[in-house]
Amino acid sequence: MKELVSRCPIEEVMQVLSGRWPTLLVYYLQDGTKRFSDLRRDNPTISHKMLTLELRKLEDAGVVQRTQFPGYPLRVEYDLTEAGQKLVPLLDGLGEWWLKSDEATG
Amino acid sequence: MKELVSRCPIEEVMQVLSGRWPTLLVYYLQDGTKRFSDLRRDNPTISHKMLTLELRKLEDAGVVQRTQFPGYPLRVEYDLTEAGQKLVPLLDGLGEWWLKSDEATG
DNA sequence: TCATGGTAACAAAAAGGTTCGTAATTTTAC
DNA sequence: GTAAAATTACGAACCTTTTTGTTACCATGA
Repeated sequence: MKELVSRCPIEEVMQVLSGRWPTLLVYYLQDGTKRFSDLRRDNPTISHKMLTLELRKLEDAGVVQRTQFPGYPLRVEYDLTEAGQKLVPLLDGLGEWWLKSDEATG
Repeated sequence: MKELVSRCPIEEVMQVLSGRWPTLLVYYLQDGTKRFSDLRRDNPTISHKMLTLELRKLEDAGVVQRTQFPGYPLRVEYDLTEAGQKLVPLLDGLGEWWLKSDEATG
């Protein structure tokens, strides 16, 4: 992880949300509880390494909740935390902004 | 630039805003017109190559306006476009979300 | 000869992918 | 009835690709 160059909270958020996967994962987790294999099906091109890495990052950031159940085969469930759910409309806002600015500039 | 894996506008925005620099540049351009060297002073650790690359990306995305004046030494000015200015409160929203979720999780 | 804003070529660093291995229980095969 | 294989989520090692940094260079007018 790169070091921060400002004391700006926006830079900190972007450290978590930057990249192809974090917002997609949040997006798919909107639908409710998902297991690791569900998320891989949702994102067929993500490698399991990236998926674990990104899920850990989101967990550390308090966006995603990980619940592991005892027994085998392993069963692990992922959900958005409350904070994660509050993030969704903000991301939607960005999406709308993009669509509008796109139709404005062509 | 990586290919998109979904048809989601959020993924498209993130392709533009991902990384350390785009939001910082937008942030500094809030203050008004800046020249290339101003932005380097604002972000002392960015290399000039990255600065040109990121500015081009933001220009292509319709966030930043580049104005080149005739004569030497070259004089080039950068401003936020209208769309760029509308982006600012959205980024602020993310920053506030981060601060709140951070104090909630510790 | 310095200043400004930029490009091109190469080097270093970071991100990402692939493969293999692991756990404990259930399923299937012989 | 015993052995082999599948299951699920993940870590470690290794290798490739992408991103970023470094250096050198260009233009020209004061």
